[in-house]
Amino acid sequence: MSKDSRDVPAPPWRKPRRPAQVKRQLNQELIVETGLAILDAEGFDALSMRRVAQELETGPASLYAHVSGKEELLELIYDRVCAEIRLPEPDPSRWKEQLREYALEVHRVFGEHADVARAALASIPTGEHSLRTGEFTYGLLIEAGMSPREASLAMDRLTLYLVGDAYEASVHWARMRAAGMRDPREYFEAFIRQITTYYRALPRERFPHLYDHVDDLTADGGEARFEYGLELLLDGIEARMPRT
Amino acid sequence: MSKDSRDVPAPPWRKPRRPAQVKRQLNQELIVETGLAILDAEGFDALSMRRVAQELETGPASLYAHVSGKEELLELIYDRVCAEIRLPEPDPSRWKEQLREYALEVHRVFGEHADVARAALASIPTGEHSLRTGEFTYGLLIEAGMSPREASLAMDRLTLYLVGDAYEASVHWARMRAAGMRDPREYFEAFIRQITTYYRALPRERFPHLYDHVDDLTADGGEARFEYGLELLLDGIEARMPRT
DNA sequence: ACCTGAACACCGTTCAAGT
DNA sequence: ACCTGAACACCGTTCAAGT
Repeated sequence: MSKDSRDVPAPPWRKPRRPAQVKRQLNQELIVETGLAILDAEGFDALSMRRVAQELETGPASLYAHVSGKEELLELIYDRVCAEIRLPEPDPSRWKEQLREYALEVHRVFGEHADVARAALASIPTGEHSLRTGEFTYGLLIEAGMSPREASLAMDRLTLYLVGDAYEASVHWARMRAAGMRDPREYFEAFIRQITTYYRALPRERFPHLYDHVDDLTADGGEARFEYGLELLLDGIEARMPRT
Repeated sequence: MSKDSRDVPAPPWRKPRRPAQVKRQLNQELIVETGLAILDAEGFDALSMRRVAQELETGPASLYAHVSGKEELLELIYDRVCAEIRLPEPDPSRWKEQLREYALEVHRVFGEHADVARAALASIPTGEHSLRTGEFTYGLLIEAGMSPREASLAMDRLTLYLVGDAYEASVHWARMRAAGMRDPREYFEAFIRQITTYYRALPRERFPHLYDHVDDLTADGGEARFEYGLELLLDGIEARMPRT
């Protein structure tokens, strides 16, 4: 056989190629990154093993050398997203502000990867980056004076809230996509119109409060709802924090 | 043709049959009931249009005369479960106790239909019975003195909490089923052992609090977690209730 | 060790055809 | 109006075979 073509320099007019590997070199990180890209661009329902394989120009069976199955892929994607969560230097004397900042930061990151919450609730995450966020919140609560036992409960409920809210938001994103819309404001307005029409058609004698206050029911959007619930939780935790 | 065999009485030794209808008469209620039965017995992942059709001894296409698709079926099943939620006569002077009772009642009903929360979060329920629960909580908050605008937020977050918690529980049920276990206690113990082993294997210098308090992290089960979060929310709402 | 094609046992939904 | 069989375009995972 003649020498490998990689040994001769490419002529300068030839378009640069990726390193000459006929078959794509797969690895776990590449698979996770591809999965996340599909999740972000087309949503949870579009993410399938076959779709990931297609994107990597291979068959679905090839993925199973690097990932045990779809469930593990979802966990890995979730953890990959958790890596984007920025954490401040813990300062227990400011635990409440820091917990609020943390929650808003998680909210922001989950907002940029709308459907990742569905991956989170579909499994029980134990990856390195989600542990990092756990250590942060748990340490903050304990150093602020809460007992480890109670801090476990508080952390657990706060996490559930963050994921649950993000999940709900992702359902709306999916519906928007399904309706062929692109602008969230447009979708949101259409949604409010629908709800309003529906509630106004209700028998007033059976649902007086809902009927009378449709406008209040739809007045606040996702952001305000998120922040209201967050403050409910933070206040509740504060009331339970020793010697504040 | 001879007279239909239904006109001659069956001999007493023949096993009784269902009324002789060669083809099953389908209707929406029957489909919903069948779907719920599958959901309860085998979980969310087992619930498919084809499976429901099979149970009713027909083809999947037959369902589409009574139900627009899987999404509507899930909504109908969710609403059917909401019908089981018992509501007390509203007494705004006892709003906090009644809201707590309500939350525990929802928790109980969702516990009996473990996977229904997944049907709820997968759509936006607007059925008659879920409206009934909405009217109850909303009316209670308003009559207790909260502004309609803020009551909307409080109701929304409480509902999210109830559904989110139930969803999380259903993930554990699914994992238990997948592991071939039947006894929740057995599963719970195995799960705790797993978590404990995993956390103990962590580098202590990076995750000191998680490492040191594994036992506290796993000390409380689903019920205690649910109630702790519920009290956090109720206390937060109470703090915002005018002239308590 | 890693990758592959083919196969298995499933999905939700549509549609033309029947009654 | 309701029901049906067949088809379409998908799933996740396994397995024997290749390199």
